[in-house]
Amino acid sequence: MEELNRTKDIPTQVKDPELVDRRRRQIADAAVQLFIDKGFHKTTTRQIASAAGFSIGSLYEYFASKEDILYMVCESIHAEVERGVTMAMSGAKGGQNALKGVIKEYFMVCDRMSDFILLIYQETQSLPGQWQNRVLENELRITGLFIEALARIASTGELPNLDERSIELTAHNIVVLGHMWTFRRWFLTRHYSIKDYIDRQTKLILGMCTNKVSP
Amino acid sequence: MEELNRTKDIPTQVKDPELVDRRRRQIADAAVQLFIDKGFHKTTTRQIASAAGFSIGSLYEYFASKEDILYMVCESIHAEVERGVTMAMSGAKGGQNALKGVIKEYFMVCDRMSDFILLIYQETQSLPGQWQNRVLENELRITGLFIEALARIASTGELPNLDERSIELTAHNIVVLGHMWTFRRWFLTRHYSIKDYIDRQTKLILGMCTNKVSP
DNA sequence: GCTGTATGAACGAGCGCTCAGTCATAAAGC
DNA sequence: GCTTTATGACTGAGCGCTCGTTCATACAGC
Repeated sequence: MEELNRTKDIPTQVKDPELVDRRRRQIADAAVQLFIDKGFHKTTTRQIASAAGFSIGSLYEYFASKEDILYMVCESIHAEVERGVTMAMSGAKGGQNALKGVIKEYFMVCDRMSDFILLIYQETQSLPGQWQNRVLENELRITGLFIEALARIASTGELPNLDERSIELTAHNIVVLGHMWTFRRWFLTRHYSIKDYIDRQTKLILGMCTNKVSP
Repeated sequence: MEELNRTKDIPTQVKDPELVDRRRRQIADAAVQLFIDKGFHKTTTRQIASAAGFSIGSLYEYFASKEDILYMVCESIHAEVERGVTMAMSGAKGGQNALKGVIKEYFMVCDRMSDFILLIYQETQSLPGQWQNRVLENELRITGLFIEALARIASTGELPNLDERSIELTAHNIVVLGHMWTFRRWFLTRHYSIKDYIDRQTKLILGMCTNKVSP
Protein backbone atom coordinates (compact mmCIF):
# COMPACT_ATOMS: atom_id res chain seq x y z
CA MET A 1 0.00 0.00 0.00
CA GLU A 2 1.14 3.48 -0.91
CA GLU A 3 0.41 4.81 2.55
CA LEU A 4 2.88 2.50 4.20
CA ASN A 5 5.84 3.73 2.17
CA ARG A 6 5.24 7.27 3.25
CA THR A 7 4.86 6.56 6.95
CA LYS A 8 8.16 4.72 7.24
CA ASP A 9 9.80 7.77 8.73
CA ILE A 10 7.46 8.01 11.68
CA PRO A 11 9.61 6.74 14.56
CA THR A 12 8.62 3.69 16.61
CA GLN A 13 10.04 1.60 19.48
CA VAL A 14 8.69 -1.67 18.13
CA LYS A 15 10.97 -3.98 16.13
CA ASP A 16 8.57 -6.14 14.12
CA PRO A 17 7.65 -4.03 11.05
CA GLU A 18 4.60 -6.11 10.22
CA LEU A 19 3.21 -5.55 13.69
CA VAL A 20 3.93 -1.84 13.39
CA ASP A 21 1.87 -1.65 10.20
CA ARG A 22 -1.02 -3.54 11.68
CA ARG A 23 -1.15 -1.56 14.90
CA ARG A 24 -0.74 1.75 13.13
CA ARG A 25 -3.62 0.97 10.85
CA GLN A 26 -5.71 0.09 13.90
CA ILE A 27 -4.81 3.38 15.53
CA ALA A 28 -5.37 5.43 12.38
CA ASP A 29 -8.80 3.92 11.84
CA ALA A 30 -9.84 4.79 15.36
CA ALA A 31 -8.28 8.24 15.29
CA VAL A 32 -9.78 9.41 12.02
CA GLN A 33 -13.32 8.93 13.27
CA LEU A 34 -12.58 10.79 16.49
CA PHE A 35 -10.92 13.63 14.58
CA ILE A 36 -13.92 13.90 12.27
CA ASP A 37 -16.36 13.93 15.18
CA LYS A 38 -14.57 16.23 17.61
CA GLY A 39 -11.59 17.74 15.81
CA PHE A 40 -7.91 17.09 16.41
CA HIS A 41 -7.44 19.33 19.43
CA LYS A 42 -10.47 18.13 21.33
CA THR A 43 -9.54 14.49 20.86
CA THR A 44 -7.25 13.15 23.58
CA THR A 45 -4.56 10.54 23.17
CA ARG A 46 -6.34 8.43 25.76
CA GLN A 47 -9.52 8.43 23.68
CA ILE A 48 -7.55 7.36 20.62
CA ALA A 49 -5.84 4.57 22.55
CA SER A 50 -9.03 3.19 24.01
CA ALA A 51 -10.94 3.44 20.72
CA ALA A 52 -8.16 1.43 19.11
CA GLY A 53 -8.30 -1.09 21.95
CA PHE A 54 -4.92 -0.18 23.48
CA SER A 55 -3.51 1.30 26.58
CA ILE A 56 -2.12 4.80 26.39
CA GLY A 57 1.36 3.40 26.91
CA SER A 58 1.15 1.12 23.88
CA LEU A 59 0.09 3.99 21.68
CA TYR A 60 3.40 5.69 22.37
CA GLU A 61 5.27 2.56 21.30
CA TYR A 62 4.03 3.18 17.77
CA PHE A 63 4.03 6.96 17.56
CA ALA A 64 6.28 9.57 19.07
CA SER A 65 3.62 12.26 19.30
CA LYS A 66 -0.03 13.04 18.75
CA GLU A 67 0.88 14.94 15.58
CA ASP A 68 2.38 11.77 14.15
CA ILE A 69 -1.04 10.19 14.34
CA LEU A 70 -2.64 13.11 12.53
CA TYR A 71 0.02 12.90 9.83
CA MET A 72 -0.63 9.22 9.28
CA VAL A 73 -4.36 9.89 9.09
CA CYS A 74 -3.83 12.58 6.45
CA GLU A 75 -1.56 10.30 4.45
CA SER A 76 -4.04 7.47 4.41
CA ILE A 77 -6.85 9.79 3.37
CA HIS A 78 -4.84 11.08 0.44
CA ALA A 79 -3.87 7.55 -0.53
CA GLU A 80 -7.53 6.63 -0.61
CA VAL A 81 -8.52 9.69 -2.65
CA GLU A 82 -5.68 9.07 -5.08
CA ARG A 83 -6.75 5.49 -5.46
CA GLY A 84 -10.29 6.62 -6.25
CA VAL A 85 -9.16 9.22 -8.76
CA THR A 86 -6.77 6.83 -10.49
CA MET A 87 -9.55 4.30 -10.87
CA ALA A 88 -11.81 7.00 -12.30
CA MET A 89 -9.15 7.85 -14.88
CA SER A 90 -8.41 4.31 -15.93
CA GLY A 91 -12.05 3.63 -16.69
CA ALA A 92 -12.21 6.58 -19.07
CA LYS A 93 -13.25 6.28 -22.70
CA GLY A 94 -12.12 8.58 -25.46
CA GLY A 95 -13.55 11.88 -26.58
CA GLN A 96 -15.20 14.63 -24.63
CA ASN A 97 -17.24 12.09 -22.74
CA ALA A 98 -13.97 11.00 -21.18
CA LEU A 99 -13.83 14.30 -19.32
CA LYS A 100 -17.46 13.98 -18.29
CA GLY A 101 -16.79 10.53 -16.92
CA VAL A 102 -13.69 11.58 -14.97
CA ILE A 103 -15.50 14.52 -13.41
CA LYS A 104 -18.42 12.35 -12.43
CA GLU A 105 -16.26 9.69 -10.84
CA TYR A 106 -14.13 12.25 -9.03
CA PHE A 107 -17.13 14.06 -7.63
CA MET A 108 -18.49 10.74 -6.44
CA VAL A 109 -15.23 10.16 -4.61
CA CYS A 110 -15.55 13.59 -3.01
CA ASP A 111 -19.10 12.78 -1.96
CA ARG A 112 -18.12 9.46 -0.47
CA MET A 113 -15.10 10.90 1.33
CA SER A 114 -16.42 14.32 2.27
CA ASP A 115 -15.79 13.88 6.00
CA PHE A 116 -12.18 13.02 5.30
CA ILE A 117 -11.55 15.80 2.81
CA LEU A 118 -13.03 18.29 5.24
CA LEU A 119 -10.70 17.01 7.95
CA ILE A 120 -7.69 17.75 5.78
CA TYR A 121 -8.89 21.30 5.09
CA GLN A 122 -9.34 21.94 8.79
CA GLU A 123 -6.41 20.19 10.43
CA THR A 124 -3.47 20.41 8.04
CA GLN A 125 -2.42 23.53 9.89
CA SER A 126 -2.07 21.51 13.10
CA LEU A 127 0.78 19.49 11.61
CA PRO A 128 4.45 20.36 12.11
CA GLY A 129 5.77 22.33 9.12
CA GLN A 130 7.69 19.50 7.52
CA TRP A 131 4.64 17.27 7.35
CA GLN A 132 2.37 20.06 6.29
CA ASN A 133 4.49 20.18 3.14
CA ARG A 134 4.03 16.48 2.58
CA VAL A 135 0.28 16.90 2.71
CA LEU A 136 0.42 19.77 0.24
CA GLU A 137 2.55 17.65 -2.08
CA ASN A 138 -0.15 15.01 -1.96
CA GLU A 139 -2.73 17.60 -2.91
CA LEU A 140 -0.55 18.63 -5.82
CA ARG A 141 -0.02 15.08 -6.99
CA ILE A 142 -3.77 14.53 -7.15
CA THR A 143 -4.16 17.74 -9.14
CA GLY A 144 -1.41 16.44 -11.40
CA LEU A 145 -3.55 13.45 -12.31
CA PHE A 146 -6.16 15.85 -13.66
CA ILE A 147 -3.57 17.86 -15.56
CA GLU A 148 -2.43 14.66 -17.27
CA ALA A 149 -5.98 13.64 -18.05
CA LEU A 150 -6.84 17.04 -19.50
CA ALA A 151 -3.63 17.10 -21.52
CA ARG A 152 -4.39 13.67 -22.92
CA ILE A 153 -7.88 14.73 -23.95
CA ALA A 154 -6.64 18.04 -25.36
CA SER A 155 -4.02 16.26 -27.46
CA THR A 156 -6.81 14.43 -29.27
CA GLY A 157 -8.09 17.82 -30.40
CA GLU A 158 -11.22 17.64 -28.29
CA LEU A 159 -10.46 20.71 -26.21
CA PRO A 160 -9.61 23.77 -28.25
CA ASN A 161 -8.13 27.00 -26.96
CA LEU A 162 -6.31 25.56 -23.99
CA ASP A 163 -2.64 26.28 -23.49
CA GLU A 164 -0.63 24.48 -20.84
CA ARG A 165 -1.25 27.06 -18.14
CA SER A 166 -4.99 27.05 -18.70
CA ILE A 167 -5.03 23.29 -18.47
CA GLU A 168 -3.21 23.50 -15.15
CA LEU A 169 -5.63 26.04 -13.76
CA THR A 170 -8.65 24.12 -15.00
CA ALA A 171 -7.33 21.04 -13.22
CA HIS A 172 -7.09 22.99 -9.97
CA ASN A 173 -10.59 24.30 -10.54
CA ILE A 174 -12.03 20.83 -11.01
CA VAL A 175 -10.30 19.55 -7.89
CA VAL A 176 -11.53 22.49 -5.83
CA LEU A 177 -15.09 22.34 -7.15
CA GLY A 178 -15.12 18.75 -5.97
CA HIS A 179 -13.93 19.87 -2.56
CA MET A 180 -16.58 22.58 -2.61
CA TRP A 181 -19.20 19.85 -2.43
CA THR A 182 -17.66 18.89 0.91
CA PHE A 183 -16.97 22.24 2.52
CA ARG A 184 -20.23 23.85 1.40
CA ARG A 185 -22.34 20.77 1.95
CA TRP A 186 -24.18 22.51 4.81
CA PHE A 187 -25.80 24.52 2.03
CA LEU A 188 -25.47 22.42 -1.11
CA THR A 189 -26.97 19.18 0.20
CA ARG A 190 -30.12 21.07 1.14
CA HIS A 191 -30.69 22.21 -2.44
CA TYR A 192 -28.95 19.72 -4.71
CA SER A 193 -28.62 15.97 -4.85
CA ILE A 194 -25.13 14.76 -5.72
CA LYS A 195 -26.51 13.87 -9.14
CA ASP A 196 -27.86 17.40 -9.70
CA TYR A 197 -24.60 18.84 -8.55
CA ILE A 198 -22.55 16.69 -10.90
CA ASP A 199 -24.79 17.37 -13.89
CA ARG A 200 -24.79 21.12 -13.42
CA GLN A 201 -21.13 21.45 -12.56
CA THR A 202 -20.15 19.22 -15.46
CA LYS A 203 -21.97 21.54 -17.84
CA LEU A 204 -20.30 24.57 -16.31
CA ILE A 205 -16.86 22.99 -16.36
CA LEU A 206 -17.23 21.90 -19.98
CA GLY A 207 -18.21 25.48 -20.71
CA MET A 208 -14.95 26.54 -19.11
CA CYS A 209 -12.92 24.28 -21.36
CA THR A 210 -14.63 24.89 -24.64
CA ASN A 211 -15.11 28.60 -24.30
CA LYS A 212 -14.45 30.92 -27.23
CA VAL A 213 -14.64 34.30 -25.55
CA SER A 214 -12.97 37.16 -27.33
CA PRO A 215 -10.01 38.71 -25.43
CA MET B 1 -20.74 49.47 11.81
CA GLU B 2 -22.39 46.22 10.85
CA GLU B 3 -20.09 44.19 13.06
CA LEU B 4 -21.25 45.92 16.20
CA ASN B 5 -24.88 44.98 15.72
CA ARG B 6 -24.03 41.34 15.48
CA THR B 7 -21.81 41.24 18.55
CA LYS B 8 -24.40 42.74 20.85
CA ASP B 9 -25.29 39.35 22.20
CA ILE B 10 -21.83 38.59 23.47
CA PRO B 11 -22.19 39.08 27.23
CA THR B 12 -20.11 41.61 29.17
CA GLN B 13 -19.78 42.87 32.75
CA VAL B 14 -18.98 46.41 31.72
CA LYS B 15 -21.71 49.07 31.79
CA ASP B 16 -20.50 51.75 29.40
CA PRO B 17 -21.43 50.46 25.90
CA GLU B 18 -19.12 52.84 24.08
CA LEU B 19 -16.21 51.56 26.11
CA VAL B 20 -17.24 47.99 25.40
CA ASP B 21 -17.07 48.66 21.67
CA ARG B 22 -13.68 50.30 21.88
CA ARG B 23 -12.13 47.63 24.06
CA ARG B 24 -13.59 44.79 22.04
CA ARG B 25 -12.15 46.23 18.89
CA GLN B 26 -8.79 46.49 20.63
CA ILE B 27 -8.97 42.87 21.69
CA ALA B 28 -10.19 41.63 18.29
CA ASP B 29 -7.37 43.42 16.50
CA ALA B 30 -4.79 41.81 18.75
CA ALA B 31 -6.43 38.39 18.64
CA VAL B 32 -6.80 38.13 14.88
CA GLN B 33 -3.08 38.50 14.30
CA LEU B 34 -2.28 35.89 16.94
CA PHE B 35 -4.85 33.50 15.49
CA ILE B 36 -3.39 33.93 12.01
CA ASP B 37 0.16 33.38 13.25
CA LYS B 38 -0.36 30.49 15.66
CA GLY B 39 -3.91 29.26 15.25
CA PHE B 40 -6.78 29.55 17.72
CA HIS B 41 -5.86 26.62 19.96
CA LYS B 42 -2.21 27.53 20.33
CA THR B 43 -3.02 31.11 21.27
CA THR B 44 -3.58 31.61 24.99
CA THR B 45 -5.98 34.06 26.57
CA ARG B 46 -3.00 35.60 28.35
CA GLN B 47 -1.28 36.29 25.05
CA ILE B 48 -4.40 37.94 23.69
CA ALA B 49 -4.74 40.08 26.79
CA SER B 50 -1.16 41.24 26.78
CA ALA B 51 -1.14 41.90 23.03
CA ALA B 52 -4.19 44.09 23.53
CA GLY B 53 -2.52 45.88 26.44
CA PHE B 54 -4.74 44.44 29.19
CA SER B 55 -4.57 42.14 32.10
CA ILE B 56 -6.15 38.74 31.75
CA GLY B 57 -8.81 39.79 34.24
CA SER B 58 -9.96 42.71 32.13
CA LEU B 59 -10.29 40.52 29.09
CA TYR B 60 -12.95 38.54 30.88
CA GLU B 61 -14.88 41.70 31.66
CA TYR B 62 -15.58 42.00 27.92
CA PHE B 63 -15.94 38.37 26.88
CA ALA B 64 -17.33 35.35 28.66
CA SER B 65 -15.06 32.84 26.92
CA LYS B 66 -12.19 32.44 24.49
CA GLU B 67 -14.66 31.29 21.83
CA ASP B 68 -16.47 34.60 22.11
CA ILE B 69 -13.31 36.30 20.96
CA LEU B 70 -13.01 33.99 17.96
CA TYR B 71 -16.62 34.67 17.07
CA MET B 72 -16.09 38.40 17.13
CA VAL B 73 -13.00 38.02 14.97
CA CYS B 74 -14.95 35.99 12.40
CA GLU B 75 -17.75 38.53 12.37
CA SER B 76 -15.42 41.44 11.75
CA ILE B 77 -13.66 39.57 8.94
CA HIS B 78 -16.95 38.87 7.18
CA ALA B 79 -18.03 42.46 7.66
CA GLU B 80 -14.84 43.61 5.97
CA VAL B 81 -15.19 41.14 3.08
CA GLU B 82 -18.82 42.12 2.58
CA ARG B 83 -17.85 45.76 2.54
CA GLY B 84 -15.25 45.04 -0.13
CA VAL B 85 -17.64 43.02 -2.26
CA THR B 86 -20.40 45.59 -1.99
CA MET B 87 -18.01 48.29 -3.11
CA ALA B 88 -16.93 46.13 -6.04
CA MET B 89 -20.58 45.74 -7.08
CA SER B 90 -21.50 49.39 -6.80
CA GLY B 91 -18.67 50.41 -9.09
CA ALA B 92 -19.89 48.09 -11.85
CA LYS B 93 -20.78 49.27 -15.31
CA GLY B 94 -23.29 47.60 -17.60
CA GLY B 95 -22.80 44.75 -20.01
CA GLN B 96 -20.60 41.71 -19.82
CA ASN B 97 -17.72 43.89 -18.69
CA ALA B 98 -19.73 44.38 -15.51
CA LEU B 99 -19.12 40.75 -14.61
CA LYS B 100 -15.45 41.04 -15.47
CA GLY B 101 -15.14 44.04 -13.21
CA VAL B 102 -16.93 42.42 -10.30
CA ILE B 103 -14.77 39.30 -10.53
CA LYS B 104 -11.62 41.36 -10.66
CA GLU B 105 -12.53 43.46 -7.66
CA TYR B 106 -13.67 40.44 -5.65
CA PHE B 107 -10.47 38.53 -6.38
CA MET B 108 -8.49 41.56 -5.31
CA VAL B 109 -10.38 41.53 -2.01
CA CYS B 110 -9.52 37.85 -1.60
CA ASP B 111 -5.87 38.60 -2.31
CA ARG B 112 -5.78 41.44 0.18
CA MET B 113 -7.57 39.45 2.86
CA SER B 114 -6.18 36.00 2.24
CA ASP B 115 -4.86 35.53 5.78
CA PHE B 116 -8.29 36.30 7.17
CA ILE B 117 -10.23 34.14 4.76
CA LEU B 118 -7.90 31.25 5.49
CA LEU B 119 -8.51 31.75 9.21
CA ILE B 120 -12.24 31.33 8.71
CA TYR B 121 -11.77 28.13 6.72
CA GLN B 122 -9.59 26.68 9.45
CA GLU B 123 -11.21 27.82 12.67
CA THR B 124 -14.96 27.98 12.07
CA GLN B 125 -15.15 24.44 13.43
CA SER B 126 -13.74 25.66 16.77
CA LEU B 127 -16.83 27.80 17.40
CA PRO B 128 -19.81 26.63 19.43
CA GLY B 129 -22.54 25.32 17.13
CA GLN B 130 -24.82 28.31 17.40
CA TRP B 131 -22.12 30.71 16.25
CA GLN B 132 -20.86 28.38 13.60
CA ASN B 133 -24.26 28.85 11.99
CA ARG B 134 -23.92 32.61 12.13
CA VAL B 135 -20.61 32.38 10.29
CA LEU B 136 -22.14 30.14 7.62
CA GLU B 137 -25.00 32.62 7.23
CA ASN B 138 -22.44 35.32 6.57
CA GLU B 139 -20.83 33.17 3.91
CA LEU B 140 -24.23 32.68 2.32
CA ARG B 141 -25.04 36.39 2.41
CA ILE B 142 -21.84 37.17 0.54
CA THR B 143 -22.67 34.52 -2.05
CA GLY B 144 -26.09 36.14 -2.29
CA LEU B 145 -24.51 39.36 -3.44
CA PHE B 146 -23.08 37.50 -6.41
CA ILE B 147 -26.38 35.84 -7.16
CA GLU B 148 -28.02 39.25 -7.33
CA ALA B 149 -25.27 40.65 -9.51
CA LEU B 150 -25.45 37.72 -11.92
CA ALA B 151 -29.24 37.90 -12.03
CA ARG B 152 -29.06 41.61 -12.81
CA ILE B 153 -26.60 41.02 -15.63
CA ALA B 154 -28.58 38.05 -16.96
CA SER B 155 -31.77 40.09 -17.03
CA THR B 156 -30.14 42.45 -19.54
CA GLY B 157 -29.79 39.48 -21.86
CA GLU B 158 -26.01 39.38 -21.60
CA LEU B 159 -25.85 35.88 -20.18
CA PRO B 160 -27.78 33.30 -22.16
CA ASN B 161 -28.62 29.78 -21.08
CA LEU B 162 -28.65 30.40 -17.35
CA ASP B 163 -31.64 29.38 -15.28
CA GLU B 164 -31.96 30.40 -11.67
CA ARG B 165 -30.26 27.31 -10.28
CA SER B 166 -27.29 27.68 -12.61
CA ILE B 167 -26.90 31.29 -11.58
CA GLU B 168 -26.84 30.22 -7.95
CA LEU B 169 -24.21 27.58 -8.55
CA THR B 170 -22.11 29.93 -10.64
CA ALA B 171 -22.17 32.44 -7.81
CA HIS B 172 -20.90 29.78 -5.40
CA ASN B 173 -18.20 28.85 -7.91
CA ILE B 174 -16.99 32.41 -8.23
CA VAL B 175 -16.86 32.85 -4.46
CA VAL B 176 -14.96 29.61 -4.00
CA LEU B 177 -12.51 30.26 -6.85
CA GLY B 178 -11.68 33.50 -5.06
CA HIS B 179 -11.10 31.55 -1.86
CA MET B 180 -8.98 29.09 -3.84
CA TRP B 181 -6.46 31.86 -4.36
CA THR B 182 -6.08 31.95 -0.57
CA PHE B 183 -6.08 28.27 0.36
CA ARG B 184 -3.90 27.18 -2.57
CA ARG B 185 -1.62 30.18 -2.46
CA TRP B 186 1.27 27.94 -1.37
CA PHE B 187 1.18 26.72 -4.96
CA LEU B 188 -0.52 29.46 -6.96
CA THR B 189 1.60 32.39 -5.86
CA ARG B 190 4.70 30.53 -7.07
CA HIS B 191 3.35 30.28 -10.61
CA TYR B 192 0.87 33.11 -11.08
CA SER B 193 0.75 36.76 -10.19
CA ILE B 194 -2.64 37.90 -8.92
CA LYS B 195 -3.10 39.65 -12.25
CA ASP B 196 -2.41 36.42 -14.20
CA TYR B 197 -4.76 34.56 -11.95
CA ILE B 198 -7.56 37.06 -12.40
CA ASP B 199 -7.14 37.21 -16.18
CA ARG B 200 -7.16 33.46 -16.65
CA GLN B 201 -9.91 32.72 -14.18
CA THR B 202 -12.06 35.47 -15.62
CA LYS B 203 -11.81 33.88 -19.05
CA LEU B 204 -12.68 30.48 -17.62
CA ILE B 205 -15.60 31.82 -15.61
CA LEU B 206 -17.01 33.72 -18.58
CA GLY B 207 -16.73 30.46 -20.50
CA MET B 208 -18.82 28.86 -17.78
CA CYS B 209 -21.55 31.44 -18.13
CA THR B 210 -21.75 31.68 -21.88
CA ASN B 211 -21.39 28.01 -22.69
CA LYS B 212 -23.53 26.37 -25.33
CA VAL B 213 -22.71 22.71 -24.79
CA SER B 214 -25.18 20.20 -26.10
CA PRO B 215 -26.88 18.06 -23.43
C1' DG C 1 16.01 -16.13 31.15
C1' DC C 2 16.26 -12.97 27.70
C1' DT C 3 14.09 -10.11 24.32
C1' DG C 4 10.37 -7.65 22.71
C1' DT C 5 5.79 -5.91 23.77
C1' DA C 6 1.96 -4.12 26.79
C1' DT C 7 0.32 -1.60 30.79
C1' DG C 8 -1.55 2.38 33.42
C1' DA C 9 -0.21 5.13 37.46
C1' DA C 10 2.34 9.08 37.86
C1' DC C 11 4.19 13.42 36.28
C1' DG C 12 4.25 18.27 35.55
C1' DA C 13 3.55 21.90 32.31
C1' DG C 14 0.05 24.66 30.85
C1' DC C 15 -4.57 25.99 30.23
C1' DG C 16 -9.11 28.80 30.78
C1' DC C 17 -11.18 31.19 34.03
C1' DT C 18 -12.16 33.45 38.86
C1' DC C 19 -12.27 36.64 42.47
C1' DA C 20 -10.69 39.34 46.34
C1' DG C 21 -8.73 43.36 46.16
C1' DT C 22 -6.84 48.25 44.17
C1' DC C 23 -7.46 52.65 42.50
C1' DA C 24 -9.08 56.64 39.83
C1' DT C 25 -13.02 59.18 39.35
C1' DA C 26 -17.44 60.98 40.49
C1' DA C 27 -21.41 61.89 43.44
C1' DA C 28 -23.25 63.11 47.96
C1' DG C 29 -23.24 65.27 52.39
C1' DC C 30 -21.90 68.93 55.19
C1' DG D 1 -14.43 73.41 49.21
C1' DC D 2 -13.45 69.52 51.73
C1' DT D 3 -14.49 64.89 53.26
C1' DT D 4 -16.81 60.70 52.72
C1' DT D 5 -18.90 57.24 50.18
C1' DA D 6 -20.03 54.77 45.95
C1' DT D 7 -18.95 53.16 41.50
C1' DG D 8 -16.94 50.27 38.26
C1' DA D 9 -12.89 49.41 35.37
C1' DC D 10 -8.86 47.04 36.13
C1' DT D 11 -5.39 43.72 38.19
C1' DG D 12 -2.87 39.23 38.61
C1' DA D 13 -2.00 35.43 41.77
C1' DG D 14 -3.89 31.25 41.94
C1' DC D 15 -7.47 27.42 41.46
C1' DG D 16 -8.91 23.32 39.47
C1' DC D 17 -8.22 20.60 35.99
C1' DT D 18 -6.75 18.42 31.56
C1' DC D 19 -3.61 16.62 28.70
C1' DG D 20 0.56 14.74 26.31
C1' DT D 21 4.11 12.06 27.63
C1' DT D 22 7.12 8.82 30.51
C1' DC D 23 8.66 4.81 32.97
C1' DA D 24 8.81 1.12 36.35
C1' DT D 25 6.74 -3.09 36.13
C1' DA D 26 4.39 -7.19 34.31
C1' DC D 27 3.90 -10.41 30.86
C1' DA D 28 4.63 -13.57 26.73
C1' DG D 29 7.12 -16.11 23.33
C1' DC D 30 11.08 -18.44 22.13
